[in-house]
Amino acid sequence: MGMDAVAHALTEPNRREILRLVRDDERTVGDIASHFPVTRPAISQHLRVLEHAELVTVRADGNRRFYRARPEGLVELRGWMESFWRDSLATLKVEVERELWNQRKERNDP
Amino acid sequence: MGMDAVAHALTEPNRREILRLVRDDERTVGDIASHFPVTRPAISQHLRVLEHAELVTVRADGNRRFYRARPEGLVELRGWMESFWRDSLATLKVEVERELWNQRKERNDP
DNA sequence: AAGGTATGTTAGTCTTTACTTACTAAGGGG
DNA sequence: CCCCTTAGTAAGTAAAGACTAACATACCTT
Repeated sequence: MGMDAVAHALTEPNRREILRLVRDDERTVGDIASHFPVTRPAISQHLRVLEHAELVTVRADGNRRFYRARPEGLVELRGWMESFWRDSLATLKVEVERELWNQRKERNDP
Repeated sequence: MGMDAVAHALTEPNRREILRLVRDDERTVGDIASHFPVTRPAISQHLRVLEHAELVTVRADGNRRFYRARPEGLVELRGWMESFWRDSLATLKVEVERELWNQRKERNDP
């Protein structure tokens, strides 16, 4: 818990990639590991770090353990970052609105 | 440049504190170092890392060098983070608007 | 020019971290 | 009950990182 843990967890490129992998679907450790050139124990250790930073959750099912991203874990870091734009929040708002617009456009949603 | 450099730079607690220090005012190296329990060369090295990640800018004036935060350097990381909320961007928009509202209220700005 | 001030750089130490191999534990299926 | 699968843990290693002390450089003042 805490921003130190989160920032530390995001340092490692493989850990960021793991997060991306389990962003939309939950995945087993073996499944995750199959996407990387390192051994499964290494992935297990990365998952420990991500778990400790509360960036992932686990669901045990019999033999396997399913990991899934926990986006709320990024809230604190996001808050810290946004304090850098505190005086230009209007800009952020504009950007978000443009992003929303782009998405609507992508899926032809009027 | 690049998110790797940014994420790496933000790992170190002292570096995050340095960033906060030079967020609003530019400061000399000695000034910055005086806020930390480590030696000035250590700070110099941290500043090198922050500079390389393009999170600070420098302005030389005679003898001294003034450092200042460069918030745009966080854009890429922020973008990466926000991809985790891509499906709930409307929520972010609402939060930003509430934040803007709170600020207006604080300074009695109708 | 001389000496002080502000900063960057180098070399070396100590710690942390990412990784591997080997082992352990627990569940599921014959 | 045995064995295979899935995952976590331990020990050891090599590389990266943060730090200090010592030195180098550039500017500024007198």
